[in-house]
Amino acid sequence: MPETTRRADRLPGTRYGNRPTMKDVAARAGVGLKTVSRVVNGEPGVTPDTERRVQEAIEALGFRRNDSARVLRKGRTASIGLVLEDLADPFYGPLSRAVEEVARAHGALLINGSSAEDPEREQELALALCARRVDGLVVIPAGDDHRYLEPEIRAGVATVFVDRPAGRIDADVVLSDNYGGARDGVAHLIAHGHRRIGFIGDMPRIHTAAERLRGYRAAMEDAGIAVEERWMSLGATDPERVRRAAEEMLSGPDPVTAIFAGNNRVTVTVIRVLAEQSRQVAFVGFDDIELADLLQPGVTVVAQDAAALGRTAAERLFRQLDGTLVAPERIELPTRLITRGSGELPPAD
Amino acid sequence: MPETTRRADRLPGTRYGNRPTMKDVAARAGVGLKTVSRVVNGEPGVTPDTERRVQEAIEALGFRRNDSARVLRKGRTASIGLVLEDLADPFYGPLSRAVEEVARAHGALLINGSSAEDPEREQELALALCARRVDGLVVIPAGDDHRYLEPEIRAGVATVFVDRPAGRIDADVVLSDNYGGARDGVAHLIAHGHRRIGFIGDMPRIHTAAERLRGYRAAMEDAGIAVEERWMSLGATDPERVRRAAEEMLSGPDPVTAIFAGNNRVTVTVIRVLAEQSRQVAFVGFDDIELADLLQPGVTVVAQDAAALGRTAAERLFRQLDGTLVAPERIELPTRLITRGSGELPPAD
DNA sequence: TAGAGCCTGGACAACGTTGTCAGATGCGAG
DNA sequence: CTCGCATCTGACAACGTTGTCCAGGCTCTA
Repeated sequence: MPETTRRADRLPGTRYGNRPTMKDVAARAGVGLKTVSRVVNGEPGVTPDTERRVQEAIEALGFRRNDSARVLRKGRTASIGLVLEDLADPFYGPLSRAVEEVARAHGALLINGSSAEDPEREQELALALCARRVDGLVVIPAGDDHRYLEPEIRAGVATVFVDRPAGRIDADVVLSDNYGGARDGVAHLIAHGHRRIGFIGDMPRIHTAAERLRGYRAAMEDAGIAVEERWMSLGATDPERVRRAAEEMLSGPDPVTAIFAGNNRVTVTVIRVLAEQSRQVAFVGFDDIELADLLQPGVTVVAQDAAALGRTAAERLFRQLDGTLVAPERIELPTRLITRGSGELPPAD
Repeated sequence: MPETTRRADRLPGTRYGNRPTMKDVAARAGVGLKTVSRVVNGEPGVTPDTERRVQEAIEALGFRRNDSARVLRKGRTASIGLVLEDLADPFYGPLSRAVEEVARAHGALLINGSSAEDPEREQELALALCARRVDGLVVIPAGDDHRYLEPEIRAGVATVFVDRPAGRIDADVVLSDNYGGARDGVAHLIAHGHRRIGFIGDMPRIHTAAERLRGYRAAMEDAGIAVEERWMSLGATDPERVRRAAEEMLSGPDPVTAIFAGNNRVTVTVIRVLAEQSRQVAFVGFDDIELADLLQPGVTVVAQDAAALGRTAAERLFRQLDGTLVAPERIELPTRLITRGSGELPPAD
């Protein structure tokens, strides 16, 4: 029986069961501790015969190296943390996956958690990851003050913010061109003759939402259109409120003839509302959505490349770790207007 | 300057930068090491004055506890691993999120990775997670032999398989009723008058795919319909092959009048193909997809509850850890047929 | 055949934390 | 004034691994 068996008696809370350690393997193989370490890590300087004996002992005992101890000794964990808003959001799936692939290419594991758009939870998560001594952190900010990460960054935790900028801290940031994308999308509607255009977006305290709103305003201003309050709805992404907002701007005298949606969640609800309308209303949404091409009419969108965001951020993170990188930078990825029909409808008034 | 500063010189590979340790905090606060530990962990028996001094030192140095060391000492990592097939697949997003929420409720972090449907990669990932000493493992199997996990399970790693059963090993499994769901879906088409019904699914070595195929065959047999080879396509989920398969069964003499799709990815491609057809073809798909209700016609699906799968699995995992659970069990969650139009079209021949 | 040098193996300390235990301090009671 | 007790504090070992360093045995050459 492995020597560590006794531990279970002393620490009932332990959960390793009775894991054999290198010491146990060494004892069984009749070699020294360090020799086992060498075999496990494929280090040179072990005769084939010794190696075989060690391997047999490993098999027999079902030994697996304890990486916690290894990490403690080596200082690197070969893992990176990802704090995002909601794993279940289809926008973040490809982003996570891209981060994961880059991590994998660098031999690192990915630990991730959702902030649920709660700044406190974001902080809690990020710091928990730091306590685990992740080598780096990719953060999709929920809050707008990230000074709490300063000691961590100083201590060597590579950090990259994605999708939204860091607050009150100088750090690498990878963003989509939210302002430009929204402006282009709205300008597209204007180019098709619309003047009363509604905007439904998220809370302006969210950077992406604010930027897209700014793009909307800019496009309107460029066209010399004075925006009316009732054309804008900010802060609602839950279906009920979006629905109410859309229905309001579509009713009354001088209803909007087109709507611009600030993100994918707003888009799906607005499309539902529009499908119920008797007259046709033009539509452009920020973020692409699946099957957008199959709807009648096809949904015109301003698409951002979520995977590219994740990939770029993760690559930058590993370059920070390599020491290749010096000063923090702000990288902006372009968006792409995909016309499919809904954005090309003429005003129906 | 913290005493550990020297480390950087000795181990250039280290990545902690120069993290202060409890020892450094203790030195600065003029107290003992253990007292710092007590303060950090909120243990009783520290005078307010001492606590304040320690807190100040912690602030000043930017100290954060090293959980790697803590884990080594305590035996529990308060983290669980999730091995899934593809984080970017919209089906797995809600599942991951549900697992994460349960983990969070138990104070655990989630480490996850994608197997990309590669059994070797699944094993590599699962074992890497075990080496990190995760307390438990939720696995969506890619392979069909999980004996490699036996030593881990014996060593106390709580393990639950989701979406697909474990292979050659006795373990907890949480599944959807793939057989029943597919049978119901196909029976629904038969009830609407169809007899020549196509089936497009994934490789039968994937359990869910095999079960759904079995459900298809059962429904056909129940109706006394002899299935023809050319009505079935197995092993293709990439758009090109699905497209070819669908077009083939829709051409020639006696084409199918309805198609049953084995999963969400097949569904989106088949819907595209059907949209191009001149005549109407009935359709039912396994897995719900976003906006399915807005297409013309609405897409009838057999929906499974991905979040419930994840939640159930994770809860079971933590009950294993509590010791509440004894024998492995196989839990099957029901599916739900959602009629939206496409599955109720009559045969067009 | 002796000496130099190489190859293999092992003893030991250290990584940063927590559990154990014993020492120090202060207070009240006899 | 002293003893006992409770409260607070700190020294020390241990968790399982890896880096350092040295010992012993071997081979090869002079």
